[in-house]
Order: sequence, then structure tokens, then C-alpha cells
Amino acid sequence: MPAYKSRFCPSPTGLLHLGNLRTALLNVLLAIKSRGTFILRIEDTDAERSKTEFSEAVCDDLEWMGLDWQEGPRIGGSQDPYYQSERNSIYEAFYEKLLEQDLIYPCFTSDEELKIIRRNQMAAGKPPRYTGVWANASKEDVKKELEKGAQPVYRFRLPKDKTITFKDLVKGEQSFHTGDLDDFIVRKKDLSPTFMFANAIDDSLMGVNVVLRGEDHLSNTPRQIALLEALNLEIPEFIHVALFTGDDGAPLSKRNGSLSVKELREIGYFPQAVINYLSRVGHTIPDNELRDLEGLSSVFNVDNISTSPSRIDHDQLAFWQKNVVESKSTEELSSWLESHLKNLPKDIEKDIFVELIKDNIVFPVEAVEYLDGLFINPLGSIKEVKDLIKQSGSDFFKISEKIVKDNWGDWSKIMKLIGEETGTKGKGLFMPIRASITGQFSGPELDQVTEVLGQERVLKRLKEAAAL
RNA sequence: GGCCCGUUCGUCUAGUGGUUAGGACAUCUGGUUUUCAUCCAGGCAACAGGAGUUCGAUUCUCCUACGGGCUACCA
Repeated sequence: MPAYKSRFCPSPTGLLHLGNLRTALLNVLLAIKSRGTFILRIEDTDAERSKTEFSEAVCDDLEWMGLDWQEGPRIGGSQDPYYQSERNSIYEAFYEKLLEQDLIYPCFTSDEELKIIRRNQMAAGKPPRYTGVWANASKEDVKKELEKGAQPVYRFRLPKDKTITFKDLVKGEQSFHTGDLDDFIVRKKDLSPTFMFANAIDDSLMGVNVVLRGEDHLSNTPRQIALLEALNLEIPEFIHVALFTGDDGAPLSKRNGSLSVKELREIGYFPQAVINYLSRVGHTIPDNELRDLEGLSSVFNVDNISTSPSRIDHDQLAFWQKNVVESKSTEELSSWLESHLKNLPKDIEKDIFVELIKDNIVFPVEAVEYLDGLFINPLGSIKEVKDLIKQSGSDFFKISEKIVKDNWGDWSKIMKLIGEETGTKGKGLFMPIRASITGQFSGPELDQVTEVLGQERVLKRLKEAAAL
């Protein structure tokens, strides 16, 4: 395997979601695996939709995920700048060269005209295709339009009747006929480059030798190859990975379960959980070992990338989150939960509380539930819990209270005595006690809970239960 | 419409011209815990359909269906 220089090049028109992130991750894994480099480039050629806040968010998100780039925004690199909007002078030189060689030509057909033409072609059952009216226009005609002040777009003169083939490292040999393709636009009316152009040129200029991207780009590849060939630029290898879809099989969107990286962070996901999940969707890792980026890269294998699309599965994401939580120390979890434990009573040490609940939580929200149930919410806030307590009757809790008072320090003895005195056992014994003390039906072992709460709080709860 | 990609348990997937088609997540059941959770054990569950090649096809070929992409002065 050569040392791959891979890249991730999002357009800053929105927040990063799991689909983008997976592409970025795969690129990073490939770079690490091959002892190569990973670069980040911001494709902000669409002035309308690109926003600085999004490019900043993309960088923040990737940094948070630990997907570090060796060249790109914030750190620069030998091919500065890494924002396409700042590379216009570079593109200009190529446009001039292409124009000189008659490889691109100005086209004055307006957007509206094109739409009408396309619609008519469709209606006539023909493929919508650029008719090429300006492909062979005379110099005079072009001059005339220019003098009128018309601003053209520039189209790339695609070689006629040619088959363009390339080998996709995952999908194998691919071939396309140029006859099925249009002379695509490389420069917009506002003089900015199109994706098809800037993306291909920059990859080559930046020394990118492998393009790993979504399958939605598969049919863009022959166009980009034709362009690079015309310019005598190096052509990278290609890997097109099948799409990552929502739980309904449709493209990822908010409707069907897509989460932005920002949301993942807010929910409390650990980056490690996300990368362990993501590196296993559409890519086989034969075991379920929790790994770091380095470890994942060592088991990453292009041959194990699947050719069929995969759906997002939150259960599986949560499974990895659970694994990561289990692998963390109390101290690490404490700082993870930091901002969620503001309501913890002063006399309860944070680490002690975290130690208590850590085997029972996967997300911070659950820690908050325990905290609220144990210390904040009045007993009986949850209807089912209240019902059970009432059903057990106040005598049950009065007896319990007395036993707890007399035998504090030996919880298993306490439970035994309560069982004997009230004539209950198993679920009938433990559930009402758990419900009254914790305010919930499930949670950590009761002896540990009561130890952390202390006698005073436990007695208070039992008293409240008796009075409910 | 044209071009292209894809289709194995609910989900992520392994797999081979002859397998009881394997694993993981989810789910269900049982065991442990005098409770829930955890943990352990077990169960349910898949080769889209049709032709062809072949002694034999889930595996190879073709067709159909279904899903998806591109066909933008979006990327």
C-alpha cells in the first residue's frame, strides 16, 4: 500500500452529520493505516450557501472527534490556502490555459433557456442534454455576445466518443462513455469555479492520491478524470463508498434519524463510541473490540468496504457508547458528567455519586434522572412509583423505617428483617423499598444507594412514603 | 427517459459452486441477583423474484422487481 494522502472536503453549508463524518473517518483511517497524511479542504465555492460559522463548526467537530488533519484550515500547509474561495487566482491560471488550448469555451445560453430545453427534451422522451450550440460558435458570435456585455459560463469540451475507464478500489473497473455526458460547466457566471472543476484540480494540486468519497460522486468521476487528463494533471485513485442512509433507507436527514456531530456531543456521546460504530458500518471489522483511532486504522481494510448501502442504527451506536462508558474510570466519567451534576447536594461527593451510578448509565441524561430521583424530585413524581408505594401501605414503610433506624450499617440484615416483619419477599419486598428510597424502579444496588444517601435521607424517604 | 451503483436474519454483516448459511446489535426465554439493571446461557430470525450454465447455485450469467445516485451556473 502506498502512503496515501487522503482528504475530506466538505462544503460549509450545514453541520456535519454522521454520514459526512463516516467519510471523514474512513479517509483518516486510510491515511493512518498507510502512514500517509490526511488533509482538510473547505469547498466554499457556493457563495450563497457557504457560511463561515459552518466551516468553523466543521473544524470544531472534527477536532472534537479527534480526526486531526495534517494540512488545512487553522494549520495551513504547503498548498495554502485551504478554502477554495481564496484560491481564485490559482483557478484563473487554469482557465486561461484551458481557453488557450480551446479545451473550454464560453456558453451564453442562459439558465432559463437551458431549463426550457431540458424540459422539452424530457417531454419528448429524450435524455436532457446540453445541445452544444456554443461549442462550435464562431469567434465573431462570441465577440458579439461579449460586446453586448453578456457574461458567459465556461464549459469543458469533453472528448467525443471516448470511453473513460478507471478502477475503483472497492467497486472495481468502471467505464463511462463520454457520449452519455454533457460538456459540463467549469466556471460559473460569477466567475467562481464549479465543484466539478475546483474539486478535481485541488485534489491534484494538493497531492491527493486517493479520493475516498460517497457513491453519489461515482458518475462525476469520469468528468473529473477527463478534465485532469486535459490538464495533464495527476489522477488519484478512487474509492466510492456506498451511501449511509436513514433508518428508512432514504438519504440521511433529520426526519430519519440523522444526528449532527454537534447533537452527538450535546447528548454526551464519546467520540470513541462514534468512531467504533462508524468504522463498522459498511466496513467489516471481525470482532467487537473497542479501539482507538490507531487501533481502528490497523484493522481498517479497503477490501472490507461494502458495496451496498447501510442504514443508521441507533441501538448499535448506543452499544458502543455503553462499551466506552464501561471502559472509563470514575474520574473520567466525573468530568464527562461535570456540567450535569450541578444539582448534586453539597455533602455528596461527585466521585462517590458517579461511582454509584456508573454501571447504570450510558448517557448523561440518565445520570440526571438518578440525581433527580434521589435528591431533587419529591417522592412520587412518577405516577407508577407513587402507585406502588401507596399499594404497599403506610404500615410497610413505618415498619421499615424503624428497622432501618435500629440496624443502620447492615443493609442485608435490614432487608431480611423488613421481609420477616412485613411478610414480604423478593419483588414484593425490594420494589417498594427501592421505589420509596430512589423514586424509581431501577438503578444501582440498594446497599450502595443507601450508603451514599446516608441514614438521614433514607429515613426521611421512608417517612414520606408512609405518608403518601 | 438515459447512464451508473446496489439487494444475505428487523439492523450491521461473514461466507462458499456442495455449509445445520456464521457472528454482532436489537428482541424473546431461562439462570444468577430474596428487586430492577448488570452478568451468564439459550431461542426466534435471512440468501428479492424468474430463467440459464452446472451433477449441484445463495455463490457464475441474463432478465425482472425494488432501492439509490448522477443527468444543476449544489457539492
